[in-house]
Amino acid sequence: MTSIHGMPGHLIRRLHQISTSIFAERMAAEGHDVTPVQYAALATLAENPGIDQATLAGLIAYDRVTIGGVVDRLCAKGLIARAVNDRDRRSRVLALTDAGAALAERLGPLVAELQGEILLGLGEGERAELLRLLAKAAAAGNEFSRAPLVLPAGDG
Amino acid sequence: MTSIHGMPGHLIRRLHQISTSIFAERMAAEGHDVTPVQYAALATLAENPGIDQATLAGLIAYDRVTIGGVVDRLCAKGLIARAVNDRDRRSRVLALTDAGAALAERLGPLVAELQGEILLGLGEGERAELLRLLAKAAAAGNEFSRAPLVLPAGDG
DNA sequence: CGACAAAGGTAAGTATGCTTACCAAATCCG
DNA sequence: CGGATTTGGTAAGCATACTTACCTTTGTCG
Repeated sequence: MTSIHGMPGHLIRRLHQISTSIFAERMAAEGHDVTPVQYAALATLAENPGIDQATLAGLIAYDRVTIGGVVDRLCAKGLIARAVNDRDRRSRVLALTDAGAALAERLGPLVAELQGEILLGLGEGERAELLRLLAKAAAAGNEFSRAPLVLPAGDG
Repeated sequence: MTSIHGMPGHLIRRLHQISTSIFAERMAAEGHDVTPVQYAALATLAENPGIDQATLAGLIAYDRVTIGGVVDRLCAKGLIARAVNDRDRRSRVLALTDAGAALAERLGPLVAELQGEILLGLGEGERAELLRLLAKAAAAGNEFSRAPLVLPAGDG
């Protein structure tokens, strides 16, 4: 295991690279200009309208700063609206615009379908087992991440 | 599977995030300022001195442009040397400096050890199975990546 | 009430990781 | 030999994905 190519970190990075490549290619093929994190934000806002940026960051496991930039770009595209929270003037309440909601709905099936292409090399059972192990490892390592997944109280 | 949290792409990204966080933290704890791709480049050059940037990119599965920036920074740190290839004046021959070789040797055991922390949540058998599945999926998806792994002729 | 700590957001900076576009050099092939 | 193509590298630009630092607002507690 001296070589890089057998190390978990390297293999995970490569699969991540393949995953994002497939995502980008399929999106472009369908004429959409949406990145993985942008879709994650749209889908999360569709299910949780009215949350603020910090909550969104926790729900999709990104840090606050990164999500700020993502939200900037989604606002610029007219897909989400950002407004100061009246009850806590520090925070910004987010919600999908009509265009954002329509796009999220159209992208849903496409994203779900494209997920299958990421693991094309595996058999049905292998795919399920990999998903189980990924979920277990990600859950166990969550606290080691600089941007851990944070579910709202009473949601876990 | 409507939710993002069960999708392969999302789980892979999260594990990648955990992996890089652990790498950065351990490196910082030991007083080193080296990123994962920088270590990959150092280790690859230790085993393949004299290759050019495109070959290095292929060996660690990055695109040419990204590796150009990584090489820039490693040169600036005095860890690798870059020289025009006399037999092909387009290419730049890379090699570790003494400092680079010493650092690569010191980092080797540290990186190997830190890999184990990425999958702490899994049992011994699960870890091996995950590695097998990751390698299989990465190999199968290699051609879908924008920066596929490319081994030198006669090396594969 | 008032100092203090905690939390939401942004600013500036760095490193990946890609895109397209371009230049220079090597190779291919008629 | 000579034009066309390919290849190695860089330039400019964009989007993550983080760091530290800072400002504002909120909550806490004496």
